[in-house]
Amino acid sequence: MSEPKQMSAFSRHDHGTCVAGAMRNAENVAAQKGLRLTPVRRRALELLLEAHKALGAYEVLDRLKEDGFGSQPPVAYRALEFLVEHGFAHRIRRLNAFAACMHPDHAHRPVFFICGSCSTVAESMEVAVQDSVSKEAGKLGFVVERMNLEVLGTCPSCQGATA
Amino acid sequence: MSEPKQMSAFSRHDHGTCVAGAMRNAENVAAQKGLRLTPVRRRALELLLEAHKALGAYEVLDRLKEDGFGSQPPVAYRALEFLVEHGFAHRIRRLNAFAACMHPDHAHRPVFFICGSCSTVAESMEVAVQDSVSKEAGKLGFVVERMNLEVLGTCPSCQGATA
DNA sequence: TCCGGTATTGTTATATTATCACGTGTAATG
DNA sequence: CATTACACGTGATAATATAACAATACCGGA
Repeated sequence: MSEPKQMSAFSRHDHGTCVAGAMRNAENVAAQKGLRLTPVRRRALELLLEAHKALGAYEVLDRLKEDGFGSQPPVAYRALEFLVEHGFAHRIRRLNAFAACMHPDHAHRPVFFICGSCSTVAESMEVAVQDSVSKEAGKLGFVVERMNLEVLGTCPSCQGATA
Repeated sequence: MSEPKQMSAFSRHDHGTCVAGAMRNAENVAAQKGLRLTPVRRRALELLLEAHKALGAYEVLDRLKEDGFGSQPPVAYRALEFLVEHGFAHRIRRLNAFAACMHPDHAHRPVFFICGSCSTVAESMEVAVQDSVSKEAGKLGFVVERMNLEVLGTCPSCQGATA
């Protein structure tokens, strides 16, 4: 029953504001980079932000379809790929799912805290793993391109619940 | 053209010995824990060790089939699930694949260095991420169960190659 | 503005990965 | 030996993802 200690997907917050802010942020970033945040892409990002958890490609597809976009898998996959490619979202491999990036304006190595109960994903930029990974990579003669850390466990809300 | 700096999947080594040793090791661990390393499971582990890279479930299945085991996906998935469950192998989410664990006798948080060219996977126990992750989890009120770090890049052999 | 190239979207079809459900056999208990 | 749990095999199907191609929308320069 302890309170979350810092702002995150796990803490209570004004979600409408959170979504709106993230969308504005994304618009700005896209404008700066000369990227086309088209209607499908925009809507896909909104869906991820509104859900505030990881969504499967087919969940996104269903909702896009409801909004009058194409109904075939590539529609969703392409939008999601674009978002991931440009840092607006992340792909959560363990869940075969996608989640909006909470910090699209910062370059970062994402670290995900994934709740096994409710699938909420919190993204952190704070974990300092890059240095130790790079050091180890050096020993192996390995050139690092990307890395991805997924932490599985239970979020504060689900710790109390019976589930 | 630099030489690998330490023993790993990326460095040249006597692979026959490496496989045999790992199998003996697995036998011992299984015996200690009272686990049944049945023929399918044993063979699946051998396949992973021999390949010395991550194999997809269907690759494993094909080879098991050649060896006279069942030919349907659950055969492979069950064997692989067993191996992962008990620490003889790891699942590499990014590749939708499985790789033998190089250190089944040590409890560890695996870190994988995945070559994007040749799919060879090196597993390291040396990277110290656990502390920083735990600290961050504490701030979020998140209870950690497992974690998994996958690093993408290029292995020493593939850095020289044209590919 | 008009043209030509490029990016984006939509669609059909298919590939790849993974699980469910159920029957049969087999091994370890007591 | 009976019982019980586990393991295995099979058929069917679910869930995830990509390939290939046509139609359209955007954007630059002539």
